[in-house]
Amino acid sequence: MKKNQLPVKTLERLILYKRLLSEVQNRGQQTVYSHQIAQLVGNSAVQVRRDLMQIGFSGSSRNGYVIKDLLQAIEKTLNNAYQQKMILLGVGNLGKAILTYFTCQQPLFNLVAAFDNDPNKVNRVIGGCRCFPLEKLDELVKQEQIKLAILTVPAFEAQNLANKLIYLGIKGILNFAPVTLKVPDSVICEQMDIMLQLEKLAFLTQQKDEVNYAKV
Amino acid sequence: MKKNQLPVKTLERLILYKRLLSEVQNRGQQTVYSHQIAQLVGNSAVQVRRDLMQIGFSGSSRNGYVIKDLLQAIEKTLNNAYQQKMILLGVGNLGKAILTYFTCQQPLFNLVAAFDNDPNKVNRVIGGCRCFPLEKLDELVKQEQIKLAILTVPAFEAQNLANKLIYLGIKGILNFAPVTLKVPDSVICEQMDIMLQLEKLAFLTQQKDEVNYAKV
DNA sequence: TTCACGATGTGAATCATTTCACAGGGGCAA
DNA sequence: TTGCCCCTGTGAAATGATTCACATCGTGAA
Repeated sequence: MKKNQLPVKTLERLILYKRLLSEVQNRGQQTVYSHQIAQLVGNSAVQVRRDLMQIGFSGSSRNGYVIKDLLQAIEKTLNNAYQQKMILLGVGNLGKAILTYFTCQQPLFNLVAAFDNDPNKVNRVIGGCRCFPLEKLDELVKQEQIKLAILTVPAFEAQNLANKLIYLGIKGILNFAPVTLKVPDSVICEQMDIMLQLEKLAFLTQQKDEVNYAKV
Repeated sequence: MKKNQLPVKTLERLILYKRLLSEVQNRGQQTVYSHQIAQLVGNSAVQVRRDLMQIGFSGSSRNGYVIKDLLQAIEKTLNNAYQQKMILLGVGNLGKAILTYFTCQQPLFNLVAAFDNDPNKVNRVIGGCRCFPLEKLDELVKQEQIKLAILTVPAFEAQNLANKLIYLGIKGILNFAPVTLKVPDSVICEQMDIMLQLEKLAFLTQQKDEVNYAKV
């Protein structure tokens, strides 16, 4: 059993570095120092270096890192995972937002189909993506060997639909419904919980304010 | 200086517990065991007990926790932070999705205004929330003493707008744009990075698949 | 050529979070 | 009333993540 699993925190940061390095590269810069990356991404230079250590990438002590090579190294590590096909379920406002975001601004990902059971949406192209009725789900998932799904359905439908997806062989779910989905160990479910984040933020700012009062 | 800061991880889970306990309560249940909460939220019973320990809540050894009291305790800790007024900037698809989500399904939060500079949106009510032109931002933030903002604008506008918000006294930002915002220490910025989460998910499922192959 | 500076790379320490392991307690059955 | 069982609460260990501190290296200036 290999032990070289990438820590999730590092993974997240690598994705950020990648995004950011592309931008910096587009601005014509060739090399970059760890402290520059750190500054742009809001962490420490040591942490950047440690992350790059994780993926076995080395810079030169005088010039820092060659952006082109570094980008390649990160991409190799991430293994172009984002190119996997994915589907979206639930073409409400949020679903639509993600669809248009995908196809208009970020043509990186490979979003192959959307599903909904609203007859007004079915068989139309929304945000550049064809919307199918839910009955087509089985067929399409199997035919296209889909492994990833984005769930933007109402909370009360989420678990049922997730079960169905898992049964059809989906291995990863990005869930926007504010419920904790029960999934087997073989499936990964990431939670995008807007309300939770908002409540957290509200608490943290309030708390910080109190601390500031206390200091006075 | 008090040291009883709630760990962020615990905070997140408390919010989940709260949500979940409300549901359970609505189903008529009166008491609950730590392992039941754990099962519903997908963590361990010890962790649940430790979290409740953090907020100084005690159950009884035979009957577990009284849901009503526990909910009250959590709410007291969270201090009804979610009732703070907030605004939303950028009434695109995503902004609209959040607006409707708020006002239709989750009337908990206090979203007082939306802003956009698109003349088609300005001065209309969208998702139950009045949409103002950006010129009104100053006035409204000051007048209503807004401390929280949701940023659903395009990436290239995000930092500029954030700067403006901070200048106007905003203390917490929930940012959906895929950029790392630079904010001073006095401001908290939470990142909701859909593309990042998706890429992470894609990587993790792929990796897990490889591990499974390796096992065979 | 030599020196000093400003990078990187990394062992070790620190800090944070989770899990283990078990003491303690209360109620139900006998 | 006694004993057992299943719960809670928590010190201590284990694990995970970040930061410190410093060895090392390569380049440019003198």
